[in-house]
Amino acid sequence: MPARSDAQAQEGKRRLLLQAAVRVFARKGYHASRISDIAEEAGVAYGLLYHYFDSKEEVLRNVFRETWRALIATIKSVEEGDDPPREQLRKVAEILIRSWRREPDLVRVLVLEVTRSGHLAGEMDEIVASFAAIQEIVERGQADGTIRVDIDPLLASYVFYGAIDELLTGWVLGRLPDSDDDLARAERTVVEIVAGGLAPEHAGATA
Amino acid sequence: MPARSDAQAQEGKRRLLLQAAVRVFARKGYHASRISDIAEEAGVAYGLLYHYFDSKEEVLRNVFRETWRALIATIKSVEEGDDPPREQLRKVAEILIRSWRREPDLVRVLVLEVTRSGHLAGEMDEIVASFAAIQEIVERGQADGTIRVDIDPLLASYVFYGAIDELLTGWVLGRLPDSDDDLARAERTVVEIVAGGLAPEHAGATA
Amino acid sequence: MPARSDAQAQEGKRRLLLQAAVRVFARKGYHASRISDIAEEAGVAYGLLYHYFDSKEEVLRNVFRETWRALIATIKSVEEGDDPPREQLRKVAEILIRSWRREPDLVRVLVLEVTRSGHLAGEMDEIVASFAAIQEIVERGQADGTIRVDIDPLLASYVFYGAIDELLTGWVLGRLPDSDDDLARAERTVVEIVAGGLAPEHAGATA
Amino acid sequence: MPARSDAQAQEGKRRLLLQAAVRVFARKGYHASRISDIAEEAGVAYGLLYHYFDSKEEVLRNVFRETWRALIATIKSVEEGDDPPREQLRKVAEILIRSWRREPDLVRVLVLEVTRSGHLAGEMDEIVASFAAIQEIVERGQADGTIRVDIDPLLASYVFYGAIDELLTGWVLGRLPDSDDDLARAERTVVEIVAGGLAPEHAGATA
DNA sequence: GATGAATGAGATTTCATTCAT
DNA sequence: AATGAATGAAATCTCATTCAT
Repeated sequence: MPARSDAQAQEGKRRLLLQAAVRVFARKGYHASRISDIAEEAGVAYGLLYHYFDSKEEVLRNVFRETWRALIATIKSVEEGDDPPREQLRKVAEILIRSWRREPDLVRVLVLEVTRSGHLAGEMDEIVASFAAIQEIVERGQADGTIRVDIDPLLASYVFYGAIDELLTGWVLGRLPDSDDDLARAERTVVEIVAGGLAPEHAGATA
Repeated sequence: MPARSDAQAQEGKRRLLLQAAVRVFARKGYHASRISDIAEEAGVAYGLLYHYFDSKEEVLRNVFRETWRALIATIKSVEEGDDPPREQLRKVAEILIRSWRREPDLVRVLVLEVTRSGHLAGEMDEIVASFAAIQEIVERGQADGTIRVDIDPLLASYVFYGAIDELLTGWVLGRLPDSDDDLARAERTVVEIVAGGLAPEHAGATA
Repeated sequence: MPARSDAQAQEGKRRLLLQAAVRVFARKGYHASRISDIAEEAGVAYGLLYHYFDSKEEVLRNVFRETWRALIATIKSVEEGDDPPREQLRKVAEILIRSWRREPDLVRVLVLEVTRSGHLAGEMDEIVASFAAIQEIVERGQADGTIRVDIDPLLASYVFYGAIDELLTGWVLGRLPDSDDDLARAERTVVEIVAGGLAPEHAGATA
Repeated sequence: MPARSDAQAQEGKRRLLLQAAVRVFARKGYHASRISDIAEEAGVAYGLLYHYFDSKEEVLRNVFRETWRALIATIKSVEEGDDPPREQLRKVAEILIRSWRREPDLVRVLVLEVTRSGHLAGEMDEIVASFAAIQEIVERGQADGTIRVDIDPLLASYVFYGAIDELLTGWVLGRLPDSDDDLARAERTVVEIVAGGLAPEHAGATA
């Protein structure tokens, strides 16, 4: 009876439940998901869920916290790297889009239930932070002359993030094809369009 | 007592309920809204709702049908007009953004409950149609040389619509300032970026 | 379809539920009683209970309010009458003891669930009021010389009420015989003892 | 590690749990108290409780048995002593009222959860026995002429015990002041009234 | 002895929907 | 058309109890 396995098994159950919750939320949506669905998916009695989480909402909150934060951290590290802004934007797009490939259920939940819905009102800060990173990339680009200065960086971050979010939603809802090629092309496209539109040579209209 | 007024009164109650539903859905979300909330908001007994609609979902469906379609029609008419593609995109952005100004509750419901959630799965066609209009604008631009041809028009429509959708969500959730100026600037920004990025002169890096 | 019967039928259902609740609480105790037991006893669906009461506790609260208050009012009217104190005490004992004969279930609930338990913490005032009436009878007796003045009227009211309450409990729990004769004898006994002990002629030992 | 200390430690845990249970039951009432509350109060894991007791009810039963019996024994010894009846009643009142001073939590549980509620239906005999002792004091008084013979001794015991019980309840529920003086006065009062009312000189009314 | 993860019966409560009036 | 009493499926959550370690 190795001590390590005990702690691990315990933590394992928590993880197990969280992962089961992601799958169930992805499949049926948060509201339509019952606690018993999650427990059944995890193969445990539903009472156990209440050992680890206080409520259904707490489950969603934990899914969000323990995954979104990792995502934000990754994006943040890109923003703090030395790449030129356009390459940074590309990497951010890559991270978000690849996360769909790796963990489609998770992305589905994050996109449909957390980011957009009001279910996790208190968690807004975290979400805002992800825009902030993009915003800073834009600001840096404006500082070094690679991004036109007549664009509000905050709005630019919304445009960029919204474009990717819509693509994710398209895949999530099965409206867009999602082969590896499709993902790669989408990544290129969104960067081409947004980074292109942000490029300075090209101060089309007003401000 | 003219017969017309009867029919009108009848239709009036229906409208009344639909408008009340929009306000309630906007305030609490579709799932958290109770039939009785809607009836109370409309000032009628809740049983009456079942004279006009078969179910709660049917209420949402009707909200969607009777508003979204009008929006799609407007967008469609832009697409069928003679403006150059960039101007068409601007008009589409203007329509969507101004709709938020005019009927924020309605937009909130459409954005948060209909477009993103699976509540109205059957209505997908309508939603897809709104992308189709943008897609066709892009295709026409590619045909007449004002839009670069190395971009998939479908993906482009997602990028454009997603950008606007994200802005709408920002306003809906109170994350973005929404004065008239803010809206105007946002409209310009999204068009600048997306239309700019779609312009052919700067076929950036990849392909 | 007489309008009166409508309102009556409605109010009737409320009463029906309240009476059913009294029977069920009396039979199984408040905690062990399920909402469905009450509904079943009343012959209605349990959901209906929630049309009339917000919660199980609210049912108990209403049972209490609508019956205890009547009791207090009766006691109060005795206290405000012209009888000499001893006769007033006898009448109070009579009222409380006869209520057991008339509505044993109700008394059981009031004695076991409301008066002693903390279930209806907020309703304490009402209970205190019933002591106040007895206390005032004692004070009046002290003023007119029929009750010894070296007794704290508040404590006296506890002794008197406690004696009766214990008898009620004895009947409620089936520990005491409760024929008409038993009740009459108990009434005489409690008045003899307490009123006797309160009489001035025999200022026993202490002070 | 002496064997004795082991057994003692074991017994100590049992006591610890019982005492914790008394505090918790007193604070929240039997029904609202959770096994985990008791364990937490005792500072042990809740599973341990099941080493010592078969169930939650068994805990209450043991609290009752191991304390109430001591109380009864004390009362019984008073009854078997040589004091005159009135002094015996005084001593009984003293024992019961002082127990409140010494162990208010315990008295609260005994008064509210055991004596009145049906939780420990099987333990009724014990409770009845406590009345029996008082009853016998009264009967002895009737035999030696110090207590009037037209009073049913059983009913008299209810009156006496009920008076004290009500006072205890008053203190338990915080409705009565409970300084040392208050307790002493209450003790005198209940004895004055009941013993006074039981005294023979004074064959007030009927029979 | 001690722990606390795991179980699941069971209770309350909500609310969409039906339907008699 | 209009009302709201009545229904009951369904969902969340609690917590006593078991049991492997």
